[in-house]
Amino acid sequence: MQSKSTRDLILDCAQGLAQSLGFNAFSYADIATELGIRKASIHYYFASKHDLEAELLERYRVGFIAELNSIEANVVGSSNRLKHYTQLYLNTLKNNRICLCGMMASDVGALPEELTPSLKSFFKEHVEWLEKIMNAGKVDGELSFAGSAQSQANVFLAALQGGLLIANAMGDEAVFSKLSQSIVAQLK
Amino acid sequence: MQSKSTRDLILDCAQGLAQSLGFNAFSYADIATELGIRKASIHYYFASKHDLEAELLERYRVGFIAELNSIEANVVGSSNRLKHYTQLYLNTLKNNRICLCGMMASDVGALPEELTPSLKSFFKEHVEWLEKIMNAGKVDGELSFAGSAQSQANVFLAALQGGLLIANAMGDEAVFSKLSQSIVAQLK
DNA sequence: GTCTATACAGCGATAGAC
DNA sequence: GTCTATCGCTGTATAGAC
Repeated sequence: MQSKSTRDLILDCAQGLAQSLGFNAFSYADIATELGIRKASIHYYFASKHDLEAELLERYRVGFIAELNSIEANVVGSSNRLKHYTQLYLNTLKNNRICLCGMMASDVGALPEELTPSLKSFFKEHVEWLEKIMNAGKVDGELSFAGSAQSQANVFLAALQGGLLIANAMGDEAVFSKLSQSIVAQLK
Repeated sequence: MQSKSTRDLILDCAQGLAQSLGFNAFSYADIATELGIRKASIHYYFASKHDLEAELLERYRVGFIAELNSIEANVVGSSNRLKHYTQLYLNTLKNNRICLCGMMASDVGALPEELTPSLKSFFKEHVEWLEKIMNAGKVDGELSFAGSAQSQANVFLAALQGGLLIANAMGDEAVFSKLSQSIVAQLK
């Protein structure tokens, strides 16, 4: 397997920093140090930090859609699919990171305006995907809940994003595990 | 009524900036400009930014406890108390702000370590308060839910924090209103 | 208690050699 | 494509006049 391009290494590194520190709390110098390159080399690939942020967001959003498709392709049952969805969040928490888009949402007031459409799309896509799963589960009787699938999807997403935030702050992975078990269990 | 001290004006201004931009995205210069004073005057009250942040967090945490006590003193019924709790969040959203501690939680990786105990306390206190309300509601039959009051309290808090984050990013207050109605309704 | 002035480090960004 | 060198700006923080 071919080793990663400098460009991808920069993106991976920047994403990690953004998810653990926030968008305004890491610098080109941090990336350069971690990768053992110079700041100017980063500017060669990403002229401005806005460019880097934009690509980071878009890559994350598209990558997540691929994960959602993968769950639908490989996991059977609405409840199992929801569990796998929560697992994606748990994996980021294990690296002491929160969702990149949760982080961007918290920084939205200090974010370049060009990024907000993509950020909104992220949340919209996730709610729609969750809504689809919820509806299917309700139809085949595997899931049961009051209210609309849409409102359930919104609550589900919000609880996971908030849970990730809080569990990370508490430094307690179990907080998130228990929470995600609870919200899935309540839908049965 | 006596007008506010410079110190309080600084705290109010800094809190607003912190809640809308994040802790690492506002400066002494921003505060100075907004208040029409000089940066050095802020340093007179808060020698370092860490000092300012620490006091901001503690003031917010203690102030919120007062709000919780006020709800218990003035609002009758578990369901109504929970609704009032969600209303506190909605009020911050109306100013395009999120919870100060939600913001700090997102920035926890870039936060001075001395602040994390107080931040953890905030979430712990809120879960405990919510748990108390949930339990009382279950006992008197006003609320009904599966699982423990503690896990319900955790889900409730996470959903509100996450909902606040997402609604603010979406620029759509209704997202939060609907969400908070859903989670309260599900407990009946 | 508030100001002017300034120090110093770090930031994003660019020019140009190799 | 990566480097060295450097610019201009902004950040936090301090010294000292008033």
